Amino acid sequence: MTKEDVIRTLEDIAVLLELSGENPFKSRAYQTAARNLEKFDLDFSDWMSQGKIFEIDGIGEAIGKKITEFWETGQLDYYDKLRASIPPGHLDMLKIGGLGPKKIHTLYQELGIATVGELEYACHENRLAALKGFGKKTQENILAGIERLKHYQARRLSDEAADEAQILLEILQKSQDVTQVTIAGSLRRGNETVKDIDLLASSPRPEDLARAFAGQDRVDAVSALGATKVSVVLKSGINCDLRIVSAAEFPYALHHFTGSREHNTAMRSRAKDRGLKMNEYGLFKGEANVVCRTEDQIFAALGLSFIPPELRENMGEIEAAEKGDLPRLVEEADIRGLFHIHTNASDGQDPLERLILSARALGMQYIGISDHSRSAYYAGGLKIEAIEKQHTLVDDLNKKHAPFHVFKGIESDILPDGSLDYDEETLAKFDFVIAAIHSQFNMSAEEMTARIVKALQNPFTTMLAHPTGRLLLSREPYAVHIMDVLDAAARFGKVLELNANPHRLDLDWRHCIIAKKRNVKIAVNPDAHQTAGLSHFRLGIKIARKGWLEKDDCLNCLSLKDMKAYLRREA
DNA sequence: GCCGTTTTCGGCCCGACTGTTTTCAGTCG
Repeated sequence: MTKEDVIRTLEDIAVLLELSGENPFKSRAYQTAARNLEKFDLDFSDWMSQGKIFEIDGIGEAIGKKITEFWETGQLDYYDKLRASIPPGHLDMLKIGGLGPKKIHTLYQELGIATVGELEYACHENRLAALKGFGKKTQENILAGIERLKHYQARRLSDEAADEAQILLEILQKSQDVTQVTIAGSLRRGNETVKDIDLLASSPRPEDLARAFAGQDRVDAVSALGATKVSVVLKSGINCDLRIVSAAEFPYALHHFTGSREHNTAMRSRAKDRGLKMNEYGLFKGEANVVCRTEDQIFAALGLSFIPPELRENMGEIEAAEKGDLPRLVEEADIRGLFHIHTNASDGQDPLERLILSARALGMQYIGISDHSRSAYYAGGLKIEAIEKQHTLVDDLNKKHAPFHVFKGIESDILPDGSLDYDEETLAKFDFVIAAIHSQFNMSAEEMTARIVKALQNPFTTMLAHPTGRLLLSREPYAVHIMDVLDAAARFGKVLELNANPHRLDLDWRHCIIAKKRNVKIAVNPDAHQTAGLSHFRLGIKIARKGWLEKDDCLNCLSLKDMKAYLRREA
């Protein structure tokens, strides 16, 4: 039982409550409790054993008791009964656009519909059109929604959506009807995956712009078309919203449509506390608008310093902005070198020298190469002779390309027993060692945690690769007590990787926040397998910023001179 | 279901769009 198990259960309950037709604020209370637990970074089991669960914000008597029962017995009667009372298919039905808890409830009451399949059948039988509050159009939309669900169920990786968003942005920038346009929403906040693309434009002719946007080539279907909002499905399958406001409204709308919803809710509460009302069109004192020309001025009007978009998740950024305690977030330009790079000696595509030239072109002072270790047969892991050969090559190229420097490293498998993949004599030849889990994912959380902690304790380990092993949208993280891993990294002075591959983005930014509080250094690593992969570090920087990291928190912001000293200290 | 020096009850963020309605409920972000 971990804190994450509790959070998941609370979130489940919140969704089930929505479906059950309960008071919506009850559902929100569970969501709030889950969110506050997410933010909670002290030893959770400690607090549970001391009965201090009720001291956490948003957790009152009812939820506190439920958490205690769940924690102590691994079961929660209320949850089980609630789950049993809701057809499991209703959870899937919630994913159909235009269908929410109320309509699902009605469909169940009136037609006994419990699954998406039954719903689809009922639509074809024309049975929805006759229901009160429904109609022919609703039925058609639900059918279309089911089709979309089948085709485009998955969220998108942010880099994929970002490419598409950039194209749309450039198209809009050329339009005569556009004065200002920008990317908003979760893309602007730098989230790891996104549900849709949010664009915001100001225009003197909103109707013309809306129609033109809905009619362009890249659009597959239009799901809403008004004077301030156009929703479309792009041919790439990504949903996209364009919001259109006046030039004066633009800063307020930019803040509003950047979100997150949780951040906005907290901001509006704050405005309300100060006798103001906040929406996408302005900040109002009574009828009068408090004029703001930039987002900066909106924050200032609420007594806050500017909050970078990446931090807007209601994870403490508003409190920090009030006290002037916001971090100075790391920037791309702060990065001096890149670790975790594969060459063609194992499963990379490019020879070392080409990687050196590319890294130099990116403005780097050094790279750290790390091919796979010998146990990774599938990836051409290096035998001991291959390591010697590679080190000779590195020495030669370091002379040729000085002062640019290549550090000799290895991505060593962490074997099931927690040991590294070579003997000490071999490990001692590297400047750094990245320890990584690549096998035996199915251990219990306790075993996996012990395995990783042992690897971190190893004096030859410099950093831990992709700490949870997740693949976004396709593979769940392996079971591991991440807090214990963070504690071990802190205790042994080891670095955690923020793997910047768009499919990984692991360490998760939520855990970066906690790592920072533990003084654990993070390496933003591209995990590049070809020269093009080097630039993935930029995506990693967005996630690092989302995780509140500053220049000093990121290992690879060290200059070459400092990095040499750091790695000598390690050895 | 949570919360509180305005409150222990009555709030809980706010507005656009759609489709169903003759003034509004549901959904979404």
